[in-house]
Amino acid sequence: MEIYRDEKKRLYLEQILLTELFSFPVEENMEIHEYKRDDWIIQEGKRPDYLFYVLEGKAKIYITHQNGKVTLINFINDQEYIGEMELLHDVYYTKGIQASTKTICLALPMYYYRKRLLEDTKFLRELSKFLSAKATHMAAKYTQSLAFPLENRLAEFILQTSDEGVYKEKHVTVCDYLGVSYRHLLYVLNQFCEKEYLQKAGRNYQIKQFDSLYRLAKVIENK
Amino acid sequence: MEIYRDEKKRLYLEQILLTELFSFPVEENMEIHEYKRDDWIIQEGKRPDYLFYVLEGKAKIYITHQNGKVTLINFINDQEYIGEMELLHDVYYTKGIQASTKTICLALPMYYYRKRLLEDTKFLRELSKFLSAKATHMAAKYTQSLAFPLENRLAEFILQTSDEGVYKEKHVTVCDYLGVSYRHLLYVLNQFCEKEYLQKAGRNYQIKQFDSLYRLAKVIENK
DNA sequence: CTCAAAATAGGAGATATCTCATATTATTTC
DNA sequence: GAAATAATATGAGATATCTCCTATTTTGAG
Repeated sequence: MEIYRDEKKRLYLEQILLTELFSFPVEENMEIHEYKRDDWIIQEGKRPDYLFYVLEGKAKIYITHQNGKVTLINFINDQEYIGEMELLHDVYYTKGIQASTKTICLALPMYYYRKRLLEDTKFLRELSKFLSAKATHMAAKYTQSLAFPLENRLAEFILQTSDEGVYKEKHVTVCDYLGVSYRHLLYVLNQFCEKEYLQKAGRNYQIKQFDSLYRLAKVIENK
Repeated sequence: MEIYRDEKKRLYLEQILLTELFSFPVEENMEIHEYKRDDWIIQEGKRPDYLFYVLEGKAKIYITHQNGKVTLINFINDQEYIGEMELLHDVYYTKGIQASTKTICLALPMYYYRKRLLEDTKFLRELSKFLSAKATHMAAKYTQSLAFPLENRLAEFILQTSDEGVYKEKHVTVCDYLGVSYRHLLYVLNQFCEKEYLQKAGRNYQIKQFDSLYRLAKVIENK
């Protein structure tokens, strides 16, 4: 992890419209942190000292259960907050947050800014929107996981993450994200290949029948 | 559904500390709605005209999937909001909300109060806390449903909802809530009876081995 | 370059959960 | 209070998903 200082900080900050996020000046005690791929931004179970706002990059939220299973709860993208749960609640089980690409964040020390943040309308309004979207998204994932087998959820995931007709996610990550065993994921991917929805190309999968996948994915949406 | 008027409204309002919720006066255009058990407070797919705040009672959030499966996403209790998603987002798939007991709500017409609500620090701070708790709760339910079989989740549910050692929830509701089939719920309840964790008493179940259930429930918590 | 670790791959058998069908018993409604 | 509706109950067979095992290939660290 690197903290931007002096000139580097100043240069970077010039690109950011802080006034869109906060209605009070934050420059002074605010830091800019850069995390490398696979760095832990927050460790599971350890309260963070900062409220983060992701400027660039992508991260993953993980939780470890007592039976050893690990679930990738969700991805975090730019323009999202990290540590907001701890800002709002004194008691909270902190999830682990890991950078999945190079990730650059604003980092506001909580001890210093907490009070002012909780009185800042602009910040609170943005946070509310973010949190409501997060709650909605989790509710959707929850009900979908109960109502549909992997076949449908995987089809949707493939369409969402494929790039120019090629699906190339790591199986291990996908298992954690969709909450199924590695073995089962392979079964269903093989089914897709047998039905010629996909075709294996080395480690990757080429989408052959977009519409078949789309049909499977479509039934899980609520619109 | 009944709307409290005049004297009834005034009398009821006397008990409420509106200043804890909003920092601007809301009495004027605010209504008080009373819903009977099983009334729909919001119909699935139809945008509500009000932001509600539950004063008394309990309600259920439902979603219907395209394959016909219905999930009871969550319960709503007093001091919680209804319709806040629609307040914050112009595009949102509205879930159905049904009163499960007599439920009394503050009802603020959105068209009238929206703007002021979104500028009210006190309201936004409360809403943020509510939403963050909601997001956390949904995330927990999601990961638990992926990581543990019904046995564990049901044990927790029984302990949470039983009253003086007696479990008496409707099977149908529990199926929707825990996202399993009726048939499977009965299987697992029967297992609990065979292992003598529970004993059937008419329609209800008497808890016989609190500690066995507790052991099953405990492993799903993250603390 | 080499070795360890991570990722991919698939077999075999178990089990968690589902669907469908059918009865019986409460509860509600007119 | 009879008929319709909702809730409870259980069997039988299917399937979605898991665990455990083993082997090969790729990647990363030194």
